[in-house]
Amino acid sequence: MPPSLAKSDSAQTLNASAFNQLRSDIIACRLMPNERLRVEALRERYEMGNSPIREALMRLEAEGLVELEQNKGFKVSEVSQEKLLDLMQSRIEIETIALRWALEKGGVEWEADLLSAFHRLSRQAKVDPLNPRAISAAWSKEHADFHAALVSACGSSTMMSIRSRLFEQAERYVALSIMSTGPLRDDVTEHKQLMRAALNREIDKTIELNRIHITRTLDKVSGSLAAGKSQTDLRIVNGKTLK
Amino acid sequence: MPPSLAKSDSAQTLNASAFNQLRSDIIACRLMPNERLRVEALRERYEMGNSPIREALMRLEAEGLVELEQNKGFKVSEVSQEKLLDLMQSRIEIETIALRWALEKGGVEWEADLLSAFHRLSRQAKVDPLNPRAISAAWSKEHADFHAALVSACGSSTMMSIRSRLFEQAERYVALSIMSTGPLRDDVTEHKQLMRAALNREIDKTIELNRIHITRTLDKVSGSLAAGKSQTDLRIVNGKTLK
DNA sequence: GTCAAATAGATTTTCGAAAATCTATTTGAT
DNA sequence: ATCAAATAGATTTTCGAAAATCTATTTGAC
Repeated sequence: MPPSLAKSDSAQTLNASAFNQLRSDIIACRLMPNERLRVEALRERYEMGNSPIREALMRLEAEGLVELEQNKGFKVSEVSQEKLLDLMQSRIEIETIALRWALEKGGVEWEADLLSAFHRLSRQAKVDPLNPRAISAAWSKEHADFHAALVSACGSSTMMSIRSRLFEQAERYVALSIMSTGPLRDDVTEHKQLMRAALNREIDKTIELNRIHITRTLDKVSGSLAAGKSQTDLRIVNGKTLK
Repeated sequence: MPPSLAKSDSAQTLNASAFNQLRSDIIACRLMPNERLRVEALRERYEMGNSPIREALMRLEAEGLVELEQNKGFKVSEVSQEKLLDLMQSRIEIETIALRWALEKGGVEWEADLLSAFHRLSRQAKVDPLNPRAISAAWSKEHADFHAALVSACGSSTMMSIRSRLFEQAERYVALSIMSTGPLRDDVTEHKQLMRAALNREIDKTIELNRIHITRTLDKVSGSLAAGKSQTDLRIVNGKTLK
């Protein structure tokens, strides 16, 4: 085998492919909140049969990105001010714990990973050059990686998987917000402060900065969610009327 | 329709049925940790076709009770000392937050529900009369309900669902422990103290009692897990060799 | 006209078999 | 005897269609 291709086997199961695409489409709000997910439509969209799609939807249902009503099918999970607030408050608590553990346990390896993640994030453009009303996929990845790196030394796979699930949920709200207002916030400085405090093992400061970071996102997203609601009513999007 | 039957419609989807049975069988360790879950075998066990079973397994995989390896099928999630410790430490942190919120927000309704849940728990026999090496299903339900009632006023569906997912995971370890030692612990008093402190809004005391409650379970379960491991090697159970 | 029952179309759910993949064993060259 | 390629059986994954369920509309009795 050519060494350049190495392990890029792409031998992904159709089910895994459906799962990844669906998750990505939902988080980026290419599939809008509350939008019905008809198996037939998804079959065409992703070019595969029934089974892998239904199986992927079931996994996403367990993760909370999709809702299932017996014999009535699937839809993208609803969003609301109340859910957003609950989500962000929970995120703060979870990340607070994970951060405390990580700052206590993190070694040189962790420090290096964090620096590396920050560097990659800071060099990545946030805006998608093609579509200014969306965040660049590359930036999203680096951003997620950075926040994962912050807590990666916490030593608890349980807390880490909970954290990343809540982070994903939040990303969906951010995407929604971007769609209505465009990406304004430049948060390189914010992330840098967060990293500095973490590397200095200033536990309380790091936790507080993280709380502020999340709260600021909450405020911004919450505002545009409220505005968007009254303007266009979220149930009408992409020219289609949903449920 | 006969009024006595009323809404007991039992019109459950096969998929939901598979999900409930599988989850219950896994938590009670009727399907042992690490045991391979062949679709063919489960099809006979639950008397249904491929699809509902695979869909249920996918949901359980997202919940962490089942593990999936691409093109190699499903198995019941592994257990280990490390995972147990991580799980219980995380549980303590999550429940601490949920308890704090619940004690701050809980009203009369919550107090009444908690009292009611405790009463039902205290009147339910823990041991299954038929099989003394297993906990009675009825007791398990009341026990789960009691702990859910404690935090039910926390106001965060996110934290509540995280909490109950971790609780379920822990139940599996408890079941494993019971199988090797038999149910000894009488924890009515423990639960009563917990409830009293909660109703008195003694936040710190409640949190501390809860920590002790979980830690005690951890110690017991951890001990018998270590013992069982050296005695019988967990991979051989029910006369079948797994893996 | 009003309301419940009947009907038709759309959608979800389930099945059984075909296709793809994996695992263990055998084969055959060195 | 050793090792890689070939083979066969078991298992997972996927498909396409049948069955069950839901939704909206029509029908018909009062």
